[in-house]
Amino acid sequence: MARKTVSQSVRGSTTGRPIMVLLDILGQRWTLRILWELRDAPLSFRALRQRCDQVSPTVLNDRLKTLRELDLVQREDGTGYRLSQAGEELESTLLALNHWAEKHWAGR
Amino acid sequence: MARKTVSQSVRGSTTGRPIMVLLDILGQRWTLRILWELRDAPLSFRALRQRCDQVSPTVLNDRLKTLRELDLVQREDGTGYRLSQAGEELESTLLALNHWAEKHWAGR
DNA sequence: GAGGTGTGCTACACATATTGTAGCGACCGG
DNA sequence: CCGGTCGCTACAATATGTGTAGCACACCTC
Repeated sequence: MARKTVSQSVRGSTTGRPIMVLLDILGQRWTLRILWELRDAPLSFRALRQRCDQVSPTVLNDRLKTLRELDLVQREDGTGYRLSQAGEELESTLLALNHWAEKHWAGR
Repeated sequence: MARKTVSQSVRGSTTGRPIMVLLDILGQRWTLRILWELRDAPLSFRALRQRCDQVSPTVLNDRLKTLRELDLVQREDGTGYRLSQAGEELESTLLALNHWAEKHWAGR
């Protein structure tokens, strides 16, 4: 398996530039969506799955594994998965994305 | 083909919420990267391809088609592909993403 | 007007990633 | 011990992406 720490290769992009790694990870299906769904409350594996159009558990687990390795998401016994501190910072840019989408695609 | 206007289905997510469509589009491989590479200058098809680790022209063309349909990217004869006004607004959130990545993953 | 260069883009066989369903083992309450 | 939940794995089917070759067009220069 690839995709562990930032300095390692992720799907082939080995430039070492953090942004490249990030773009590569976020460019995997469901990754952005997962972060989005965790935006305001921790969710259990199954709840998270439900919110993400019943994404297959295979992929969900894979993504969560990656996100945990990158320290964006944590698992707490009892509550389930939640954003880490770093994850919450990233989240704010997703909120900006949402803002943009709502504004720009209001009519369509 | 799916993936045309915001109100239409994109890879199955038919909630109609703009953010969902956006997350789904950006969650396709290379889409984010393409936007990123266009950040400060227009690029020709081939130049863009070169910057994106020689992504296959099939995919590049597909992404550009989508991005043009969504009015994020435009093609100008002579200069090549460039961000639209809307694209540039979106870009600013990518810059924030970059900032976050540099800050958070400085050491790794 | 033949050859060279550049462009955007398509075709297609091959590889990888994702999906959908089934189900396991661990836990908990009754 | 039974019926519910939980996180998660296995695996075959399908969708998506890759890599190479090459086409049609335009603009040069000779």
